[in-house]
Amino acid sequence: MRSRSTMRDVAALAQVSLKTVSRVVNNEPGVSPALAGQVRTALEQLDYRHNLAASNLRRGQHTLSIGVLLQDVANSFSAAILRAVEDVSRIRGVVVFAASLDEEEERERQLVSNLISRQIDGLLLMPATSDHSYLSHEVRTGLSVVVVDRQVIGLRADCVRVDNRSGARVAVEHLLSHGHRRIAFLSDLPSIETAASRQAGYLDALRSGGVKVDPDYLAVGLRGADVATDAVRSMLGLEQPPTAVFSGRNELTMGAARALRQAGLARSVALVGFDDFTLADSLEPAVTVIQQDVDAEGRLAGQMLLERIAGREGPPREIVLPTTLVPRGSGEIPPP
Amino acid sequence: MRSRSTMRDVAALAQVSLKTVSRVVNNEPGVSPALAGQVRTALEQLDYRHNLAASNLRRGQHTLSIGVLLQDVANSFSAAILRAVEDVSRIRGVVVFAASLDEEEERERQLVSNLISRQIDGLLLMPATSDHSYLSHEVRTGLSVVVVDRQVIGLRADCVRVDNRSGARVAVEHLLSHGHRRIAFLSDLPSIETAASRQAGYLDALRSGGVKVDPDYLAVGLRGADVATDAVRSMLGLEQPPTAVFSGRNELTMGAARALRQAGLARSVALVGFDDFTLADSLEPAVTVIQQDVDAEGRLAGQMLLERIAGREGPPREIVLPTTLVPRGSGEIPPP
DNA sequence: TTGTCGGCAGACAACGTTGTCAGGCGCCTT
DNA sequence: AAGGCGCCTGACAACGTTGTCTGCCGACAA
Repeated sequence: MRSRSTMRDVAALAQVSLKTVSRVVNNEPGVSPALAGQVRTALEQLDYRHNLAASNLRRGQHTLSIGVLLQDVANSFSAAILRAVEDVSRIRGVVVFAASLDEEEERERQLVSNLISRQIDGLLLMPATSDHSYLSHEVRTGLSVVVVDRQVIGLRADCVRVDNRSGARVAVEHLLSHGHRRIAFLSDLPSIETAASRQAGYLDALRSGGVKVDPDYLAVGLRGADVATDAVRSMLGLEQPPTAVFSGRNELTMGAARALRQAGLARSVALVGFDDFTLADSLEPAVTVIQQDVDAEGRLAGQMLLERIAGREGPPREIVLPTTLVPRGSGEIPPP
Repeated sequence: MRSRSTMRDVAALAQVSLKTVSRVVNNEPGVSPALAGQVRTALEQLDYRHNLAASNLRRGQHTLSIGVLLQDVANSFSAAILRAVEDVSRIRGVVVFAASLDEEEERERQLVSNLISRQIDGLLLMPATSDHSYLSHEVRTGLSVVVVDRQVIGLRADCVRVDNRSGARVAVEHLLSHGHRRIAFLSDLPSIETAASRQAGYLDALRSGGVKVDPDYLAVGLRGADVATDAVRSMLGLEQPPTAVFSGRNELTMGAARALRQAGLARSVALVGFDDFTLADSLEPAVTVIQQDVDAEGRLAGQMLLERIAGREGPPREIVLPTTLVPRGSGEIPPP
């Protein structure tokens, strides 16, 4: 296994100085065409590959790399964000370190630290932590940070997210307006800001609708579709089962839909989910959801990050995108 | 904005030599506890962050980073691979550059070149190119490469994939055995090895089943669900419409299912898809698919890559995973 | 002819880190 | 007391690159 050739090797072959090779590689002016040709031949002969690590070390400028830390790159929501960020980054030649946090605070800290060591220019974060002040030193020393999907806490950083609370309220009001009073709520870990806000929206709507909150209808801390299925199944066994379900995240909605179908109640118990998901419109009945423009969210977040890296100054910006209720059938089922 | 402090700064504050700081940071032996404590205090005071770029430059060892180039990180198949690779990588502290190729050869070449410049240790590739010999120089100079999902061509590299041809044959034979003779085939770009192999399997099955191939039932070059929907819709308008559809990729299957549903034929035209997808079991009727163990594929590929990076020698290994036909209803519909 | 100027090329140091080696100090042995 | 050994510590060079500066050469003007 040969080792990669360096500018020094190229210089030796082309019989020029190392610096001249550097000039040719970087398309700097001040090299006569003849010499440049000589150098280029040598570069090709030796299959020269530029070493960006060394270059960046010397230049001390941007590395054209960012970190994108998401909840789970295999989840369609995170994946869509990643893809959107990748697309805006590619245009400027920026590459992306991607990683999943699985809501583990410690993993977030370790990954951030690791990526900082690798001199990333920016960080796009869907945080697992609920306090982001640990990043303030990094921001002070030049790291650009944009938080996506969740609120920033304890840090002056840009943020792109949706109004989860009002989105959830709209969903539950939709069910109330169809006559439901026994509305279940499925939620992820309450430590997740998004989940907590959606729960707050659920409570808001019940309260202003004059409906008492029944803890039997509240299932929180659900971490996946299967658990959501179980939760709904057991609620359906209650003496007074819920007549409608509001589910706080796409995976939970799929789990809830399965539970209803298996119980033969898909057409009699209403269902509204937060987050759209593939094939939501193809189920029977099609699933009513609170939709957010994930692609726009990712693109905006990516753009804001790149702008910050490019040097934009100014106070942190918070972009709160709207959500849309998409009625498809499941959410318009009346109570019995 | 202050600049990050270096070992030199720490050394100055702790009144020791730079090298002693290096020893403490790297947990090397040979520093008295007293001095080490002094240094650690200084490290904390200055919020020292290790510079891996400089470290790697000097050490000339592994950078503990790999590139993962997939078709589209937002596609559930690619995303699942990415996630599996991430999981095996994280264990060894390896970080992942992720990117989407969208079947564009030029993008693959550029990304590879960019990542090589960043000194990645390995490359996990779902190639857009059909000739991978351009990588042989990189392999010779120390890059480990594993190709996933598709065959390797012109390069001595490891590979993890499924037997697409036989999987497709099984799917079509399944339809034949239920009595179908007019079986449509939906496929992606024929330049994609996977798509071509599946088409070959389709043709194999028809031939050995004694069924003549009808070009009207062949729709190739379909790049997304919508196009697949259109293709199926127009086939259903034929004088002799197909009685069954075999779809060559998950997105196309979703598109086909939609077309059948919209035409009111979901229960009368059979459908089998290659690749499983979320909610395939929740549609009406549930969709019969050729399933592959994507998670295993990603994990294996990642492990092989990390082993190569760790120095495993020997000839390239090719792992061909089996596929499974999962009958769910849509594929068992008989012809009229 | 001399002085100057522009274009080109190379020597050198530096980015932040680590491997190598040499030196100093205290302690033990003879 | 002299020698030797082990433990710490630091000076130095090097990884591959690039910014700065100096110097050379030929051409042109005075």
